[in-house]
Amino acid sequence: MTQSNKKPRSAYHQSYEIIRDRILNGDLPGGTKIVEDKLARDLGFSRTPIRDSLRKLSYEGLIVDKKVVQPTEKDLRNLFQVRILLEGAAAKSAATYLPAEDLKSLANCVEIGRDGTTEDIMEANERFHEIIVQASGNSLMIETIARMKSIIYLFRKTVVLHNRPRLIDEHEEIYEAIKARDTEKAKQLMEAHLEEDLNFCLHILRSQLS
Amino acid sequence: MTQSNKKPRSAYHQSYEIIRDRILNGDLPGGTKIVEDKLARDLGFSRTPIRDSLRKLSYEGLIVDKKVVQPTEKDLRNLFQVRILLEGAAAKSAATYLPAEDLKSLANCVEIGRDGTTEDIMEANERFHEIIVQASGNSLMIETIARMKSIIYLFRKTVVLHNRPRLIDEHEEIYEAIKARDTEKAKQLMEAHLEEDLNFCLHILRSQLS
DNA sequence: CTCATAAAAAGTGTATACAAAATAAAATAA
DNA sequence: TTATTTTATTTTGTATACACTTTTTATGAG
Repeated sequence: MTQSNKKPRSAYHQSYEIIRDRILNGDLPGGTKIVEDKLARDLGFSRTPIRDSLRKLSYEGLIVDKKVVQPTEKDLRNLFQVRILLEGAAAKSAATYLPAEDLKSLANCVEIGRDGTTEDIMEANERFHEIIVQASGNSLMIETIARMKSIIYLFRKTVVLHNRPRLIDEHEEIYEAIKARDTEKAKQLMEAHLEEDLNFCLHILRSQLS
Repeated sequence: MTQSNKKPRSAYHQSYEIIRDRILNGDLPGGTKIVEDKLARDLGFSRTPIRDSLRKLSYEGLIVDKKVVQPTEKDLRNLFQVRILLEGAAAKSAATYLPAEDLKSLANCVEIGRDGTTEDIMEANERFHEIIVQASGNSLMIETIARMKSIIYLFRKTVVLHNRPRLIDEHEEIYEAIKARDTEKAKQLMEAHLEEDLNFCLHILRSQLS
């Protein structure tokens, strides 16, 4: 999630990334009250760029009512319903046509999924979905999913850290369907894959709440 | 689109609505360069709330690169692809269960569509879709579509002003399917309905560009 | 003690100032 | 002229101040 920044970026971009990462890695746990002034002094910026960051984080759903979000089971279901619709369609597009280079990248993601470190696996899995979403060629769809990225990350972490079985197998099956240009199968496999992710997350979530 | 405000709202809300409406009614035509200071002096606010408004408008896609958006044919297709996926699913949900009250509202929208003024028709058609989207019970989906609302409005205007044939008939068919609890039919009709909207918009758009 | 009210503190919205960055205009060389 | 560099102008990003709102804490009545 953390991206390497070449140039020194604006206070807004910096603070956005810092706050986002603090939320994502649990440094700012769900429910934490967010106050502009406190963050500003903490990060050494003025309130102005902090405010901008918080607004963006609110759009992404990471901050709700000036508190760090605590996704509920319902939120999880909602997220996956939308993902299934959009990424299912994206998988279909990808199967219609995907440049050889991207196809190779997909294969590479599967490979890393089999023998990479935990961190590499997480990154590869994210990239796997990213490539397929991009293949939709629909900038609105791409942006809509990008907006959900942070929340997805929260759950992807769960899935990988708890080592969901068959995750990489499913990626491979999707890859094969795309490679074989079987649009309907690619779509169905992607939908089933996300459904499995959802069920796994629900399972973990429930066992954590008990 | 314009909503009646009971209380005097914040400068941010006011300016957001003013600027948005200026874009939507063509007062600020596509391609217009947006300058914070100019708008601030124009509306009598400081730059701060104006900046907030512009950021929100950018999120909604009404402002791109500090210029008023000029949706392309590709944008139109992208928008409708996403709408078809999301609103198709919403229609299915609505057919699964819709409170009697909402069902009645849908019928009322159809009725207004048949014998209302142009403005009433536009509002009723918007409400028709709104009710169905709400019926999805998925707040993320609701919000995602809300975010596209302004751009949708731009096109809905086209559809109604140019009096697309069968528009209200299609609404009625969707309403009947929902009433009959035929989930698959409701979904298919909604998809077909939006497809028709898209084709009509494309037609108008092309004839305008020539 | 519980509820209501008042006082205090904290937090946010907005205006404004200024420096840095981006853009436009002007001057100069080819 | 066209291309290129310099200078001027505009525009944006950020910091800061202050008034207004909301929240918290304290105070008093029942």
